[in-house]
Amino acid sequence: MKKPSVQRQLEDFEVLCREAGLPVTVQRQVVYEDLIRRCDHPTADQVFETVSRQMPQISRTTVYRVLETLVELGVVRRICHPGTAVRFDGRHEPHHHLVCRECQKVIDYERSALPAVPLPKGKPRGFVVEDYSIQLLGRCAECRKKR
Amino acid sequence: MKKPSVQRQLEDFEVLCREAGLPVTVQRQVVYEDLIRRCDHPTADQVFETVSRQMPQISRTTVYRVLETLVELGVVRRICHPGTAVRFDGRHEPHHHLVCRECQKVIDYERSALPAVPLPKGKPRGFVVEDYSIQLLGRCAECRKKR
DNA sequence: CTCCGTGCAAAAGGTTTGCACTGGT
DNA sequence: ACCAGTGCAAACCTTTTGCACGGAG
Repeated sequence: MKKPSVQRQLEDFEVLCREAGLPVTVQRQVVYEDLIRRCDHPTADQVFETVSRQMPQISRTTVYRVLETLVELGVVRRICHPGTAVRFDGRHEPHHHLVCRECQKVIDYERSALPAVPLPKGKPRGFVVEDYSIQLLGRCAECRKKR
Repeated sequence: MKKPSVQRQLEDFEVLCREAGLPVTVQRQVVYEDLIRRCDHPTADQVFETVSRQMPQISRTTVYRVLETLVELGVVRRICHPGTAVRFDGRHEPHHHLVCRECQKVIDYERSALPAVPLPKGKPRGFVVEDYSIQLLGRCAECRKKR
């Protein structure tokens, strides 16, 4: 359950890129590092904002493209969020999400805190199911206070 | 488990609106009916497209606004979808989703097909959890054929 | 009769694309 | 040296907003 160090993750990432035949660019490293360091679920624009502090010449377009690459590599998840902008999650090990119905906030929830769900065996509707993630819908402390 | 008829759902909807003090407009009825009739998970624009066939003068803006109202009323769900546009689901009873990792298609999956997950008792991270929904991640038949 | 909902047009927000240049291998 | 990745600007798609009009209660 212990989290690999950022250093370690960056090294693994480099290896992964090489295996996939992808050039290891500074931009990819910087975006990936930002994403694994933060524990919120940022939009591409939020990543751009923090990353461009370290690297002012990076373009928004590149951040979008790098995020897409990271998702394809499987080191980052595109997460489902009720809001209008797509969000990304630097944790690639599966985990669940607490979603507030009012403010739409999303917080990670340890997978180990819920019993495992057995994956469907056959191919329901032609789908081969490989993994799952639970959304727990409710209300967060702040929103409950407001009423 | 049997599904109420469209007629019945429309009547219930009318009652619900009146109880909530909301005028029952043709637009609201038409959008709602479209959503409960279709079994995909359309974007606002897709709803607009079909609805504007029956009602050519309806505006895209109205469709967006009506969908929002329906979500607030609780008769429609805003669903989480990895794509860029928000999607809506005319089924309000909880159910799970099969999500294709490649084409991002979303298909309903009966809740009864998986064992129930016990909701967390306390208030994890301040959240009061009221419900849950499982995303089953995998690959659909078409995408598997392609490789 | 009074408002709230609607339609239109325009703005805002988020994402993608075309093209020339730069940097990793 | 080659080619994929990057930066920029513009296009594009989705959603929101301001305002005047019209229909439901």
